[in-house]
Order: sequence, then structure tokens, then C-alpha cells
Amino acid sequence: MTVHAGVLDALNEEQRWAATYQGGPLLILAGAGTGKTGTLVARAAWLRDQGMQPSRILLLTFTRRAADDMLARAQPPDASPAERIFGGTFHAIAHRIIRAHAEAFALPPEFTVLDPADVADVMDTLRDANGLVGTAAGRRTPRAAICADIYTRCVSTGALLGAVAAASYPWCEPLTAQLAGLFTDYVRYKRRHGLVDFDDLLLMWRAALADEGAGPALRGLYDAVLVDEYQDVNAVQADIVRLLRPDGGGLTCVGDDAQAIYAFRGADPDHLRALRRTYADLAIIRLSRSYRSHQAVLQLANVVRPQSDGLELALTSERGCGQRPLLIRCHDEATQAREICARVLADHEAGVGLQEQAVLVRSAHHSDLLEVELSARGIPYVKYGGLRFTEAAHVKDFIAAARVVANPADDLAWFRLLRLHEGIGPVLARRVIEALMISEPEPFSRWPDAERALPQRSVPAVAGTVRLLADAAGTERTADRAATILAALRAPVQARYADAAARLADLERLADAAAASPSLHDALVQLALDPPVSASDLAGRPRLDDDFLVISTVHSAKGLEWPVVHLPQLVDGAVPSDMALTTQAGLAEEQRLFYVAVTRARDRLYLYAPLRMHHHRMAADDRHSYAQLTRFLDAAALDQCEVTQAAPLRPALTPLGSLAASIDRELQSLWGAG
DNA sequence: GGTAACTGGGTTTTT
DNA sequence: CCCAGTTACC
Repeated sequence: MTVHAGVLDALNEEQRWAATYQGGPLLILAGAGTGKTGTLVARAAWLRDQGMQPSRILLLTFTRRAADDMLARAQPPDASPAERIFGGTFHAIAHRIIRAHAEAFALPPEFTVLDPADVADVMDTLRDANGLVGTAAGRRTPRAAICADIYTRCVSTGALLGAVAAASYPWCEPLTAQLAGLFTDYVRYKRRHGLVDFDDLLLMWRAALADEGAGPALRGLYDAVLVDEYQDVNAVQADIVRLLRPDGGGLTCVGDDAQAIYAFRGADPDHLRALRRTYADLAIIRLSRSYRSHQAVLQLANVVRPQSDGLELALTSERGCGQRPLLIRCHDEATQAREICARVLADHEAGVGLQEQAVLVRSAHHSDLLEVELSARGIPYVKYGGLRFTEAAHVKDFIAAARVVANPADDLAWFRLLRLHEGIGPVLARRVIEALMISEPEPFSRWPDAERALPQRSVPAVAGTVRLLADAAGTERTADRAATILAALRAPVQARYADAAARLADLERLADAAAASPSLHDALVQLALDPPVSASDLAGRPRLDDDFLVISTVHSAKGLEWPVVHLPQLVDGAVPSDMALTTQAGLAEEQRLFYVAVTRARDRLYLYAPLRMHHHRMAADDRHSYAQLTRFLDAAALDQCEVTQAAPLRPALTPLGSLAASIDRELQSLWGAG
């Protein structure tokens, strides 16, 4: 008898079958809202109750939140370390292993983890030397961030640079040789400075697992490996899973290839499909009973869902029929914004809280006009996706300062920190850093020499910051260090930003969060691998009782659900995105994205199709017909929807004309003629 | 020489 | 709206 017997009792037959499956490798094909998390948690608990040692069960996820959530549900909160199931994101677990064996990877014990923005910064400094600046070779050159994208795409898919450029960045193809040079320099730079990016974490874990000496020991750590969201693995992660469980024993993968939406960062749903080829004895168990959406919503979802051979799935609802999705044709984007507001308010009147409604968009800027309309009407909302907290300038400043303290040899962090000060540009910053780094171990002690590179008037401010950071580096306790770093940034942040008060408030939270970590280095790693979505995220949701509408990108909405979902911009070019229209694979991904969006709705789904877009006019002659506007709403899909037309917003032109005339008369009277 | 302030062109999604 | 290139100022 176990404490978790209840976990199994709460499952339906297909879920229980999956949770207690006794054979070899298992793929749980879990449709949207079918209780995938509960099933995976139950399987972990069941394995443990079968006598498997909890610390030898490895749970791999893509987000920290998913890992924490599942681990909390799989075991009592007071379980001792030995009784705890081991789990985390691919990157976090890789980091743990590499840190424990840093010297074997030729890394310093406290190596810096570069986040994607850092990668772009490094590439930016190496671009000129590789002929990738300005309009080299008569063509426009990719920005540093694009270079970083191409790099990571090659690494995470294992594809050749030439092929990646041709397929995804055709305008960069003539610069393949320059990019190759840049990437060579980039890797050399990382190795020389003891830096590790996200891709390296996975590459190193994979290399260790494939190593004849280390491999058996590393994979021998676990008896069972459970992988969540397997459709989102990239080539390196798929290799890691294969190397962890070469014969498939003890392997459970959960996923749904129709919900794979991360191709842009190297994921490929073919890895999920390939499991059948890798493991001849793979069992596939389908979870198709949805506890989320009404049947009427699922009928549209089932039509929209792309099916693949051998992995077909159709969802049925456990929640009754419900209302058919409503497609609202709108004259233009302004009408669409007005219409969304009206329906949000109407449902709110009917008792659906704002927080129970979400507007899901393909790309962050698709809600711009809507946000104006919401603000004008005083409807509160929060937006997820788009700009991340750690990408805000002042947060990057803080992280740079913390990195200088944690590792005074981090020239990239120095560069950003110095440039924060008035009057310091790239050239002066470089000179100061050069002076600081002449003798490696103690950059801070060289400050008196280095400050000679600066013009007199900027010395006091910079020296003040540096002195406080040196103090921080000299103290032991993490809390003291965090507080001193914050103190060091006060003056420069005040001087640089107009809205300094709000930014400093953010930094106080950041400093508090860092103070709670065992070390500054841990805080920085945590921040890189698991960035908070917003400042309020750090502070633990202070506004829980405020009611607000949710606006989110479809990507950020993955795994979430709302009673009411609004899907605007259902027009070719927006959904699907025009960036993806040129390739078959891109279009397939957009289709899956639409499937994910539709399946977020529990009770009510509103689809909005504006006839005119901001820049290009679409199908003007079809304004009053039901012709398809997005290829995803074909005849079969429309059959599953109610269709209505929003009343067009018609400005009253004639009165406006007479107003203008009266203004003219008024003006005329000002100069007394008339 | 080096920085800041201005202006014009392109804009997906993010562990 | 953010970044890169240009101009104006110290």
C-alpha cells in the first residue's frame, strides 16, 4: 500500500494503462488537454512504488516550471533528498553534470553560461574581422542576432551551414564563407575564455554520454528516463535520450507531434516519429479523451490537426458538446479590435472573469492595435511573450555588473557595464578593459591605471561604480554582494534612464532574488537558464486578486488553457505568418501552431478574420462573401464554425466635412478678416 | 578621435 | 518599435 494509490485512482483507463505499462520503451501520444502531466506524474510515482529508487528516476522537461510542477505532484514535499525523483530541464541537468566535472571539460569551476543575447554580443565583436559588417560584398549583412540564430540552428539540427543558409536564410547564402569564419572565431573565443552557451551544455552532455569511459557511468545513474514534450527535442537532445537508454529499457516519452512548434530553435517532430524506428519494441499508447475542451471545439481541432502515419489521433470531449466556434468577419483591424473588446466585455458581464479569457496571437505585434483599444476602454490586461524581462536594458546592466563581480575577467560584462556611463562609448570601454586585463588575476586592482584611459569628467562616476563592485567582490555573503551591486548601479541607472525609479524597483527585486541563491554564480546561471517572464514573476504575483485579460503569443500559451479564447488575425500573412509561406516545412509548423491555438479553449472559441490588413489589402472584392482568408479555415473547418459579420465602422464623413468648414471660419476670425 | 543625438529601414515565435 | 548608418558636437 502506498500514499500515492490515489494518483492512479484518479486516472481513466487509457491513462492508467500508460502509467502502469510494464514493457520496454513507451511513447504516450497525448492530445491537448488529455491529462498528460497527471499521467506522467502517476507513472513516475508508480515506478517508485514498484521499488525503483526515486533518485534513479530522471524526469526531463523543457521548462523549469514544468519540472517543478511535476516533481511537486509526484512526491510529498517533505521527501528527503534520497527519496526525491531527479528532474529538471535538459539544460539544467546538463549544467549540473558539467559543473560537477568542469575540469574534464577543460572549464574553470565557475564557468559563465552565455544566454542568447550574450552570444549575439560576442558575435558582434567578431563580425568586423570576418567581413560581416556594413554592406560587405555588395549585399546587406546579417545582424549579430541573425548570425547567432544561424549558428545555433546548425548546431541543434546537425545540419551543414550551407544547407541551413539555403533553406532558412537564403539572403545570407553568399556570405557562407564569412559566416564559417565567424563561427570558427566564436568557438575559439568561447574556449579561450571558459564560456559555455546553451548549445554547448547539450553538446557536452552528449559527448560525455557517447564517451567510452564516462558514458556507461553517466547512463548508469538512472533506471528510468521520462521525457516530457518529446516533439520539441532537437537533434542533440534526441541523441542524449538515445544514449541514456540505448535499448529503450525504462524509457517513457510523452508528446504530440501535432503540437510541435519549436522548429525555429532546432526542434523537429520527426524525432518523435523516429522513435518507432529506433526502438522496434516501442509501444504507443494514445490519450484521446480531453478534459479541457467541449466537443464542439474539438471538432474544429480534429479537422485542423495534421495527421501523421501511425500516429493518428482524434480527440473526444469528456465535457459535453458546448457551442460551436464563432468566426467573426471584420472589415479591418480596427473593427476587429473593437469587436474583441465588445465580446470580452459581454462575456465578462455574463460572469466570465477577464482572467478566464485570453487573446492568442501569432506574433507579439499582432495585438498592438488591440492594446490601444483596451487601454482606451480601461480594460486591464497583461501580455506574455514578446520582450522578456531579462532583455530589458537595465536588467542586462544588472546582470553585467553581477558577472563582473562573480568573474572580474569577464570582459563582455565589463564592456556593457562601462558603456552604461555617460561619455563612454565602445572605444573607451575597450581601452579600459585592455588596461584592466593586462595581468589576469586581479583586474580590480588595476583600476587606477585603467582610469587614465578615460576623459577627466567621466572618471568620478565610473570610479564610484567600480569601487562598489570591488567591494562586492571582496565580500562573502551572497546577500551582501547583491545589495552592494544594487548600490553600485543606483547612480548610473539614475543618470541614464528617464524612468529610473521604476527600473530601480525592478533591480531591487532582482537583487532580492539573487540574495536568496547559494552563490552569485548560481543566481546568474539560474537567471540565464530560466529567465523570469516579468518583474512580478520574481516578486511572486502580488496582484493575484486583480482581474486582467491575458494577451499571449501562441508559443507562450503552450500547455495553458482558458474558458474563453480569442484568435485574431486569421489572414494569410499573419496566420500563417508570411515568413513561413515559402517552405512546406514552415507551413506545416504554422498549421500545428494553429492547432495549438484552437485547443487552448475550454468553452468558447472566437475566431476573427479581418478583410483588410494594415499594409496590404486582402480580398477586397470578397468583402461580403465567405471566401477563405486564411488557408487554415478551409471548407471543412468552416463547417465546424458559426460565421457572422461584424458591423463595419463607418466614420460619418459629411458632418466631418462641415466641421472642417467651421474650423476654417474660426481660424479666419483670428486674423480678423471676415 | 570619440560620443551622443538624429534619421530611416525592416519587423516571428524563445529553452 | 529597434538597429544601423549619418551627422553634429566635445
